Amino acid sequence: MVYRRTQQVMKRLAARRSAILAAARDTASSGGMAAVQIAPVAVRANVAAGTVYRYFPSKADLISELIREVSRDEVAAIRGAADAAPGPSSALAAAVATVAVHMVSHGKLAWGILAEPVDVDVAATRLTSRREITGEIETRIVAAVRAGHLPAQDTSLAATALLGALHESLVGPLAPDHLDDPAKLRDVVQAATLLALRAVGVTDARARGLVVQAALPVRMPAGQHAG
Amino acid sequence: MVYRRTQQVMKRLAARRSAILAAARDTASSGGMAAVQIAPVAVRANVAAGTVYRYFPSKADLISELIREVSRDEVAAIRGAADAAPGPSSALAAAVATVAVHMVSHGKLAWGILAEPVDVDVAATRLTSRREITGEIETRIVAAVRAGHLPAQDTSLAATALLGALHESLVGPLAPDHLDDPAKLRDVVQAATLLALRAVGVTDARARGLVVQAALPVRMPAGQHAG
DNA sequence: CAAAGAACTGAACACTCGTTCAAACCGGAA
DNA sequence: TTCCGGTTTGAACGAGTGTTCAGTTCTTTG
Repeated sequence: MVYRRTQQVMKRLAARRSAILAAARDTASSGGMAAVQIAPVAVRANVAAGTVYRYFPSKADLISELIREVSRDEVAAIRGAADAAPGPSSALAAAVATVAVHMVSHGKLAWGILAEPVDVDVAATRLTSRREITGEIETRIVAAVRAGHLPAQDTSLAATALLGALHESLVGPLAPDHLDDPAKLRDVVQAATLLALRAVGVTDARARGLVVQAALPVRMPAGQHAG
Repeated sequence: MVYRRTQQVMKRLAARRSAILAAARDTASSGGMAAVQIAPVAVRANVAAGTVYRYFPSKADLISELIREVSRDEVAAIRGAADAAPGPSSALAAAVATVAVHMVSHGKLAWGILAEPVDVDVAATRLTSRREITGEIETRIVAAVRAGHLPAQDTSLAATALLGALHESLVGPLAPDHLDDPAKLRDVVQAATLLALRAVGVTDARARGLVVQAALPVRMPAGQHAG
């Protein structure tokens, strides 16, 4: 044997893998999942189409990994926001506001990860990701119910519905689209969050307070995309 | 001129056109929009693939018409239910419950009409249909707000969010799937409707009453599919 | 019944991707 | 420098599907 992967080569391989994933992510961000085709992604990653297949066995695997990656970031963000909140209700508000902010700032990507139809092979991965995200929300709803801040309810259905409400109103085809203006953006996020909190039984006055608390400290996107 | 379409022929042509649309609808009902392909639809309509093109200029046109048709039925159902209600709040509850019932009973079709990605040429039609449906809901929200039953709010965003919440919790991939049991089905519809009403600011106690009122008189699917 | 034109058929075409693979290329070892 | 095998390339392949069209069948009229 006359050949061994040197440190430098391994580094280059890892970088290339990341580049492909990043290219896929960028593509999904701007054009949705349907735009994530091997050829464009390869071009974006400065690689030939065939090369993609040395890093991912199939397109389905590439997309599955992309979904896992984005979903992992999302869950971490929700946890971070919720765990920093002072009480169960604030935690729920923070969780919901976090999801809302991420959705408006990552529009197409959020839609692609959560809802846009994909190959059956990816459906399972996507389902897992969805469950993880709604699970985070459900956890906070359950805590708030336990604390007596919310009425007893089907928390699983509630968490799912919340995600749907945010999704539809913020990144769906009927979502307001002139969100360049940060003020407008914040208004929309707050309105959606308020609506979502009321849905699970937070009373109106209380909800307004929670929303303001939760939405204010949130920083815009920025990070989320390193590697 | 030696040939004229006789009455009988025109009838047959119209019937064939309906048959193709119905086949498309059935296909979408069982397999989603993605399953609506020319060849299978043609087979289902007892027609050759080429014949479809004598009735619809392209697949996009066929699907656009299908969406318009379903959407028209849906809007009519919402109007019927809402207009029969005694007051603004009941009307809103009836509208929401109607959408909920139709969604659970027409799962894949609802999803396909509302959300499943389609050709860009169809996107415009779909957008119109969505606007019509959310418009119906928004109208009832506005009425309830005017009547002082709901707090002032962004009614457009609210209507969109409601549709999203129902959609996600009732026909989305995380929706409960063992809805063969009518009792279970009614529970889910009621829970989702309750959630949606609370979201726009109906107070919990009042919402429960409205939901019961609205959900009970609703008859299952049955019709909806004639021609 | 014959002629003419409309409607229908279904195989062939065109186009879009995901995937493959033989040839070219490159980095490491001697 | 030379050899070797891992890596990359990109053209070619193949599967899936919307669309077309020459040939066939059906309907009407005289």
